Amino acid sequence: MRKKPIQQRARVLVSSLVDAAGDIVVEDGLDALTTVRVAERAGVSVGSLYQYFQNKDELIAALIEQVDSDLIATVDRVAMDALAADPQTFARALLNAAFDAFEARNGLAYELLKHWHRLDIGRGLYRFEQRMLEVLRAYALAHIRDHQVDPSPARAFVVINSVVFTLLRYLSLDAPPLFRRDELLAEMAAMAARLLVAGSPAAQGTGRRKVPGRRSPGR
Amino acid sequence: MRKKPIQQRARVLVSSLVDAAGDIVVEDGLDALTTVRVAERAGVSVGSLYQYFQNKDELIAALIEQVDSDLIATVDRVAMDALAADPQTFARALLNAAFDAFEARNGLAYELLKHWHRLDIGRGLYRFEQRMLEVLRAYALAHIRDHQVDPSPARAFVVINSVVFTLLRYLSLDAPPLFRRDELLAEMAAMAARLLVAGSPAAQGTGRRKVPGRRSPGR
Amino acid sequence: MRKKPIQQRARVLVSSLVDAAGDIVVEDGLDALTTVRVAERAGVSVGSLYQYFQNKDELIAALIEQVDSDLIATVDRVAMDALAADPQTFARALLNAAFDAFEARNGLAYELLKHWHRLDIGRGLYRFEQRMLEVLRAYALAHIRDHQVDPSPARAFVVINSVVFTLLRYLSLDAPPLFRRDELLAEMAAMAARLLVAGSPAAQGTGRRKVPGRRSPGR
Amino acid sequence: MRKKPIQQRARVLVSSLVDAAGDIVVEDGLDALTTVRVAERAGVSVGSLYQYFQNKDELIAALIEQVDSDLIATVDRVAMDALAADPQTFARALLNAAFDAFEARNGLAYELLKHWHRLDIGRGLYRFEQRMLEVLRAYALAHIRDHQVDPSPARAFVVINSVVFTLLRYLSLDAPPLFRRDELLAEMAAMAARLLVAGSPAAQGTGRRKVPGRRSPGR
DNA sequence: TATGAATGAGACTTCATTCAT
DNA sequence: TATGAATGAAGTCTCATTCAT
Repeated sequence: MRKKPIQQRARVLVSSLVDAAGDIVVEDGLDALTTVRVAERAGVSVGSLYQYFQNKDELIAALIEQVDSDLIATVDRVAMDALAADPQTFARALLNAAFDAFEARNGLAYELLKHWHRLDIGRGLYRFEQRMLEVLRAYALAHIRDHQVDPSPARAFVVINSVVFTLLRYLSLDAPPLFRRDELLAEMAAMAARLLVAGSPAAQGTGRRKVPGRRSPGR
Repeated sequence: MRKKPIQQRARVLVSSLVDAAGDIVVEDGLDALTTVRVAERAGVSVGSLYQYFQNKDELIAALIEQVDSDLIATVDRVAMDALAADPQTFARALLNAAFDAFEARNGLAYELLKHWHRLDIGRGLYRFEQRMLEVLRAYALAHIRDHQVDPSPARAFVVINSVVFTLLRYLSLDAPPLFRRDELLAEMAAMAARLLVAGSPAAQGTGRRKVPGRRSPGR
Repeated sequence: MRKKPIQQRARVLVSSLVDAAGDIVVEDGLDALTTVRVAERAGVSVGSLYQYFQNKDELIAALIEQVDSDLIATVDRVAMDALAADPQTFARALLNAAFDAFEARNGLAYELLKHWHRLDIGRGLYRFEQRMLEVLRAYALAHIRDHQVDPSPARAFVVINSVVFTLLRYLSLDAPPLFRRDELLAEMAAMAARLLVAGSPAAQGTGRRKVPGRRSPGR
Repeated sequence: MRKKPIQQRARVLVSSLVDAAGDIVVEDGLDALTTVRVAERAGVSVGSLYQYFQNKDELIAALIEQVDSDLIATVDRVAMDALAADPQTFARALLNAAFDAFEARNGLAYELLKHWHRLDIGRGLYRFEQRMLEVLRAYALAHIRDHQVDPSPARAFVVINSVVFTLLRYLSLDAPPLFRRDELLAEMAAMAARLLVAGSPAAQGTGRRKVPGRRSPGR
């Protein structure tokens, strides 16, 4: 950032620019986000935009940051409340919250997350992932006696990304799918809960390997 | 007598255009794909490109189609081989194949799949998903006695998207993560296998495990 | 023309190319006339088109020539029949014929005439005008005793262009005008007849110049 | 205090763009009008052109509008002055003015009017025609006692289009015709005056003149 | 002769960014 | 500091014409 917006007015300005950007993204998608349009909507000139953001990417980064913080805050709040619950309930609560958060502000988070592969957005997603990881760790810590909860990095990665992207993909569906949102959430909660509870992949599985399949060389 | 070689030539040209497009996508990403550049790389003029593709989107569609077919073919082949294996093994085989397929041709499929939300690419992804669904169904059918394998639409959706996008996300990581590819695959295979085997989320979940969890009435 | 189409086949080819061009003009307008499309429609290759026409303009010229000939033939025929009639009737007959001719072949002549300002089309129009002039002369000659018919070049120019373009403009109207085709023709016939019959502009006029207007310095 | 000069500047720029467009049209015709060329000639970049005009058509529309207004203003002024004159004089004055207006600015109006069939230009022509109609009506109203002046829609249509297009056609002539501009104007004025004065075509025509014409029952 | 794939200049339009005021 | 007009590179697509086969 070119300069820290110390002054009140500057902060207000930055905020309204980011808000304007969010509105535009929600209305017409990220591709419709032009600097001039953002400035216009925020009621300032493009020049002013560049006073506070080095370039367009930085503006987007700020928007991501905002959305990300909302997401994280939501997750934090819900996780805190559900920390004592059993894994299934916990997962369910988190999922519900995530779903709602993605749809909040007319789907702003959703619209942005679709573009996670753009570098600056990716970083935002990364922060969210990290937070989720911490939350899972916290849950594990709280339940260390009840279950052998121990989300390995790999497992956490799987759970988090599976959930996030499946949600994303669900929201992107044009035609309504053959199942309700409830069902989807239930499935995902079950999946998440199982992963949280189960031991390492080697030790578990389905237990029944009657079918003599080619062993994949994996660990 | 004359048509043959002409069609032959056309096919070669179309092919080299699509290949050129693929190369560019791999090298500099989908955004760097310009019609002129594709033509140049294919060693022809833009005009020729438009002789075979109505517009840029159609070219991309052709590329998607190609990649998609490869993906599907790979999955088909592997699934056929592993159909008799137990769920865990089956999942593992499929995942390995998918992973490899995503990384094939320098990550072309990966680079394209990142843009799944663009309409034309989305359709490609959709075809792949449908195929995966069929494969899962086929597996279920083959194992109907061994397990209560019955992937509901919701569950299939979850499994497939979880796997695909988690893989995608993994491939997008800048810094190497704290786990190895093997671990990731193992986790995902475990997840997939469990989902294939388990009953409906309501009937199963944490309940089957005799771990005395504190039942909180949920949030 | 590159070479005189002496051979039968060549003549047929040229003809079908010109016909194809006409069809396209009628269907989608002169702007949609591309050489490739003409060749395709005529069932030959572009190369062949260029065997018989040096360039696109020459093809258009040939089309104009064809249409022009039709126009002239029609006018000739009708004029011959009406040569003995009184001016009003004569004019009426000619006008009706012209109107029909413009609309013939789905308005091909109309569509082309709209573009009279393009050099090669202009020339076509010129030929038609010349012919009309001859027809008027012939009429004058046949009626030299009855009326002081003497279409001066200027007058002929006025009559012919007035009629042609007014017809053209009428055909181009989107919304139906406030009058019927009949009325229009009647007005035009009256106008034409009067011009044919009247003396020189100086000698006639309305005869009543009670209003002391500023005299324009004209003539 | 700041808006004024800015708007001023904008107006100047818009004006120079339109002027540049006019110059180009006059020099090389409407087909040579490219956005880049207009911008260059106006001494700005293409981007600036698009700051003031949504697209090329809008620029052309502005040009038409300008030319059209000039045309209308000229006609208005002249008509006002000649309103009291007899029809012949009135027509003559109007025609002279129209002729001059078409030739003004190196024939800009002429060059544009040639393309009347293009939608956006057609609208311009329509406005001019409407104005001419109003002028004729006004003349009729002022002379209602002297003559049975009453231009029916059909007749007005004929007069106006005859005059406009004949003028246009005259201006398009490559080779000098066999008559002088004066003669042409005289003929047209006579024609126009007669149409304004005469009764309905049925009631008049050749019948009023005592020339013993052979009455043929028409074709 | 006939074919038709290939050419490539050139048209329109967009938008992140700058800089004189 | 704020303004917003100006920039201009770059992207997509068209089509008359050529020329190797």
